[in-house]
Amino acid sequence: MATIDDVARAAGVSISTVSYALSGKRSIKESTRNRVLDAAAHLGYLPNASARTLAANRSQIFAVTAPLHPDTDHSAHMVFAMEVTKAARDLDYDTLLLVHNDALDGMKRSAATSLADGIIVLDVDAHDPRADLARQLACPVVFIGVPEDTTGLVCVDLDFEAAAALAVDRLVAAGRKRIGLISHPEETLSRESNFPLRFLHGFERHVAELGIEHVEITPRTHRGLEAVEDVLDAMPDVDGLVLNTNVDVASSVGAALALHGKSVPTDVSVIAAGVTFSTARFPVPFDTIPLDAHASCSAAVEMLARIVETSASLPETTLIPPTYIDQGSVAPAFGHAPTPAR
Amino acid sequence: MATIDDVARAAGVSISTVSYALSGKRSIKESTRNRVLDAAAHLGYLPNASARTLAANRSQIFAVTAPLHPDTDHSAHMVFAMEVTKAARDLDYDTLLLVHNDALDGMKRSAATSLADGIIVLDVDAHDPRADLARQLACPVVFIGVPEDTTGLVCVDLDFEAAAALAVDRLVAAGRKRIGLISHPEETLSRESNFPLRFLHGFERHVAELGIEHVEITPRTHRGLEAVEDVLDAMPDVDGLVLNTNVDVASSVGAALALHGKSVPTDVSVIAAGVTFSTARFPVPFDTIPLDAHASCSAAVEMLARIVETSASLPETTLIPPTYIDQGSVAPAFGHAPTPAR
DNA sequence: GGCTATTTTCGAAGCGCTTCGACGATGGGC
DNA sequence: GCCCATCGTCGAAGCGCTTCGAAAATAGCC
Repeated sequence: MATIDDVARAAGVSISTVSYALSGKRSIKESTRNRVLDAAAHLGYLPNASARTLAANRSQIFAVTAPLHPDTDHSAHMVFAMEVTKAARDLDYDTLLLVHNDALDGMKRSAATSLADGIIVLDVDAHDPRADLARQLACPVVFIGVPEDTTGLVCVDLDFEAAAALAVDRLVAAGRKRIGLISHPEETLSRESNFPLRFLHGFERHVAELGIEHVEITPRTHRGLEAVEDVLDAMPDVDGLVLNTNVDVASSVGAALALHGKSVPTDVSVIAAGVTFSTARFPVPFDTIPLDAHASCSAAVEMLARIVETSASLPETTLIPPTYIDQGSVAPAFGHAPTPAR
Repeated sequence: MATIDDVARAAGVSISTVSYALSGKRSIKESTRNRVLDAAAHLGYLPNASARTLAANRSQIFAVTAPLHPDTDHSAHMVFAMEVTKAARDLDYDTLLLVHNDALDGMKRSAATSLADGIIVLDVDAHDPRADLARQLACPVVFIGVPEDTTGLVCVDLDFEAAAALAVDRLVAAGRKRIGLISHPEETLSRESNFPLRFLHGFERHVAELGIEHVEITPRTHRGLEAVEDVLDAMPDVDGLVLNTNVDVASSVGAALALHGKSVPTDVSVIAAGVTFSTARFPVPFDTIPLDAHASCSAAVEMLARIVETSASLPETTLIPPTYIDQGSVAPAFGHAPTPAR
């Protein structure tokens, strides 16, 4: 591999001139800079990563910890890892993958050896041990997800409470008056994943504010059928349904409703909210308020880069406002003149 | 962070002694080595990654290129990426994620900058551009998957031909005489993913050798229903079915057979072969000859480490022998005394 | 033309580690 | 008691880059 010496020799300048010409950190006369650039291009020169890192004390690498729980949706995980990687590349960082059984060790190691300039934490639990570790580490850390105690942390996530409120608003705007919420199965909640609770709170608060009749159920199985039946048992004339649940449950809700003689969107209008998957290929696609991996990941990566590069101190929690994707699963209730949605 | 100097001072030795005590590359008197180890432990010393890399000319990092095609199974991908990462950690390597739109550039960059010691290539097409690139790169590359031209490459994969033969053997051993194969949808084949073809060849060769009546179909949709109907159209009295297809098709094959009055395993015995997904949670679980991510990834990573560390030159292609997982979807045909399976 | 202000380039230190050659100390053989 | 081999340790070079301070070159001004 060509080194900076080769380039310097080829361009007839000193190595510091090459370095400055390439980094732009000091002004170099146009003509010499061009000579340097040409020489570098000719030789296919790329600076040695470790030498650069050692000298500049910056590796241009972010580590990503992506734990795999038994109930983890691998597919969603991959999407997040990929989005982080893409966003990082856009800012000239590479991405190191840290696996679960190694998550804490990996974080310590990549910080202590200066392997990574910063760490992105995925799939955050309410009482995530990585939160405590992050507080001790000298290395900047950004969480995609929000643990219970955010003191001293930097977190990015969808505003789940606002997403829940938006879902309710949309249904109410369509004249829906009896709204069911299908939440995540017990096993996800019990792992103390945080966002289902935040969604639930947002939902409860908002239906209370609006005085809307409602019911919340936690699926006993990974199928939509039982979940829908639980909703119908509790509220036979339900006319609006919010799904903040996993793909297995959500994908079979449409069929379950049909089985009970409820048509979507006429009898029951449905919105999937705070979910990572697309419902576009479901038998019945639903309006969706997505947990947008791209939005969360690029925001998180940009914040991390800012912290690394400017030593900025950022607000503890950044909530990304929800967006709405219309797929035709919400329609005005019979005899209802639609009011403008917020 | 503590440096090697700090450790040397604390232990009252020179830094070279520290280095040798920690690496074991030269013998150091037991007592001094212990002093060094204690000092290092006390200070929480871990060698700076870039300094070590620069001096030793080895980064202890493998890059992984994981392209995402439209028809990519994200979930399978994540599993492979994770398995590579785990296997790499076991050999003291970290894993860098290279995303698709950056795959070739990323490979060049990580090689040219000495960012990575080696590269693992996932999801290989028959005419994968990364194959040509790998031949030019000075950096060792191992493919998980087999392109058409393997000249000068190192590839690891399931032995798909043997997997197909094994599936046929098992069905034949159960007395099945009319065997259908449901392959991958056209869009996967047309991307020139290689393994469906290798599986197909293995299947064709083996049924020909055994003189077994057979039919092969390519699903027109991503549902099992049409695929099963195509099989039944071509071979109404099919009694054995091999699935080398995607999870969407495979998961609905059980229901499709039931719909046509065929019971599994009695009327039709079914084997899923060369697939990454588990059929355990299908409505009807199938016997499986898995494309075992763990086996492929650890083999590939071990080979890559061997090449990096010993400059060994390895055989072009290593095929992993298929294994069989019994889930009860194969049973002796009516009136057939089972013969021992191979 | 001579002086200072500015631009442009260079030299060298140093980032933290590995590794080679060599030196001092110890021990065995005569 | 002396020489040589062996063991244990050290010093220093060097990996390829960034960056600071300063020197050299140029420009601007009276």
